[in-house]
Amino acid sequence: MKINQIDQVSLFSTLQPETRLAIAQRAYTRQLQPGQTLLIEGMPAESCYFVLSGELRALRMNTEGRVQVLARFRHGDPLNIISLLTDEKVNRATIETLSEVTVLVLTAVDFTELILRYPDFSIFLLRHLAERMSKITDLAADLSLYAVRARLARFLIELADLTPSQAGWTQDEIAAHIGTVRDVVGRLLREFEARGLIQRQRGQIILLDREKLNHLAHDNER
Amino acid sequence: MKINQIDQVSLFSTLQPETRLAIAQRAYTRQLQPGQTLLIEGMPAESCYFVLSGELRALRMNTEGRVQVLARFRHGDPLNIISLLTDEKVNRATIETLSEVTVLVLTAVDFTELILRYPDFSIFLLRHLAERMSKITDLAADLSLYAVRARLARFLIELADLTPSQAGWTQDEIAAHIGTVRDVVGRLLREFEARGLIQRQRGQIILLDREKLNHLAHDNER
DNA sequence: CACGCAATGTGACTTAAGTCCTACTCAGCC
DNA sequence: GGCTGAGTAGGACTTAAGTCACATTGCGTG
Repeated sequence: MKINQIDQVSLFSTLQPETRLAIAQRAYTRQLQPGQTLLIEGMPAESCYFVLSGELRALRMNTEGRVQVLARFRHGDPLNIISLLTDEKVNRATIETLSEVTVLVLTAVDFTELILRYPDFSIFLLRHLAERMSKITDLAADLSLYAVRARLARFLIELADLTPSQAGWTQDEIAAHIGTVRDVVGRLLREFEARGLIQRQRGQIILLDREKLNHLAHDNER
Repeated sequence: MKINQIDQVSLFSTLQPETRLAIAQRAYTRQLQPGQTLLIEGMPAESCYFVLSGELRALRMNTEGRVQVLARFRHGDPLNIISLLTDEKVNRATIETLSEVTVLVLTAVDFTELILRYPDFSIFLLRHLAERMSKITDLAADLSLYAVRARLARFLIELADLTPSQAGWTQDEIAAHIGTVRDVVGRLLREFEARGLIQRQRGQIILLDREKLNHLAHDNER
C-alpha cells in the first residue's frame, strides 16, 4: 500500500515515519460491503486489521441466536489484535461491517515482527487496548449490576453525547448493545416517552429530561 | 528494591536484564494485609503495581452494595496499568487483597518512562492486557447471553480445572464472580447436588457429571 | 402504485431470578 | 462449654424481564 495512504490514517500520526513506512510496506487494503462478516468467532486468527473508513462491530452470539455487541470500530481502530496476542491464536469474537468499509490487513507474522521491531507501534497498541479494556469493563459491570432500564438510560445519554445526529439505531441494535431483546427496548422507550424523558420522531430520539435519565442510569429504581 | 528480588518474579523472566534492572531501580515493595483495599474506583491513579505474592481481586459495586468481581490477580500480574494508560488517569475499579500480599509499586511517571525506554516492557504489558481482555470479554458475553445456571456450571468446571483443591469459596464469593446473589447460588448448588451433578463436603465441591455440567454451561436450558 | 420486507407497537402470559425471613451448622474463642 | 458470627439451608413471595402472538406502520423497489 502507498505511504501517503498510511499517512491519512490520522491515528497513525503518533507513529514515527519509519514505523509508518514499515506498516505500509507490509499491509494491504481490503474493501468490504455493508453487512459482511469479516471474522468468525472460534476460527484461527490469521491477521489483524486497521479500520481506514466505515464502521464495524464485534459480537458474540448464543445458541438461541441472541446477540451481544462487544465493541464498535471506526477510523483508526485496530481490530483482532487480541486474538493474535493471545496464546490460542483464535478469533475472540465475530466481526461484521455496518457500512461500506476499508481496512488495512496485516498478517500475523508481519504483525509480530512489527511489534518486536518498532517500539512505538506496541505503545500505540497498548493505548488502544487500554481504551477498549475500559469500555468492556464498563459493559460487564453494567450487565451485572444494573437493570435494563438503567442501562438503556445510560445508553441514550452516551449516544446523545457522542453523536448529535443519532438516527439509524433500530431497537434491535440498541438491544444487542445493552444486553436485552427488542421487545423490552421498545417497551422502555415508550415508557420513557410517556414520562416525558425523551421524545421520538422518525426513529430519532431527543432527550427532554437529562436529569431524570441520569438518575435512572445510576440507580436501580424506576 | 534489590535486583535479585526482581529476578524472582518469574513473569519478568521474559524481560531483558537491563529492563529488569531499570524496574528494580525505580520500584519499591509494599506489604498488605488480607481484606485490605489497595485502590478505590474513581480515585486518581497515581501508580501501578505488580503482584509478587498473594492474591487480589478487582471489583465494581453498585449503589445497593452488590458486587461484581472483574478480575483476579496473582504472582506476576500487572495491576492498574489500564488506569494509567487511559486518558483520564482514574482508577477503573476497586482492588482488594484476598490474602496477605506483597506488591511492587511503580509511580505513574516511572511507568510511562519505562514504557517509552524499554520496548520489551511494553510488549510484556501488551500480552498481559490481551489475556485480561479475553477474560473480561468472556465475562461480558456470559452475563448477557447465558442464564445464571449456565454461568454457575461453567464456573464450577473452570474452578475444578484450575485448582484441584477448590476449597475456601463461599457462596457469596461465587455469586460475586458470576454476577448474581448468594441465595441463588445456594439454591442452584442444591439443585445440582440433587441431580447428581456435583457432591459437596465441607465446602468443597466435587464434579460428578462433568458431561451434563458442560452441557448446562453451553445451553440455556435446565 | 402496490407489494413486500423491515421495523415497530402492544397486550397477554411465563418464568428466571431476585428478595425476604427464619432457622440451622459449625468453627473459633473467651 | 456456652457464645458469637460467618456461612449455609430452605421456604414463601415478588417482579423484572423475557416470550409469544399479532397488528400496524413505513420505506424502498419493481
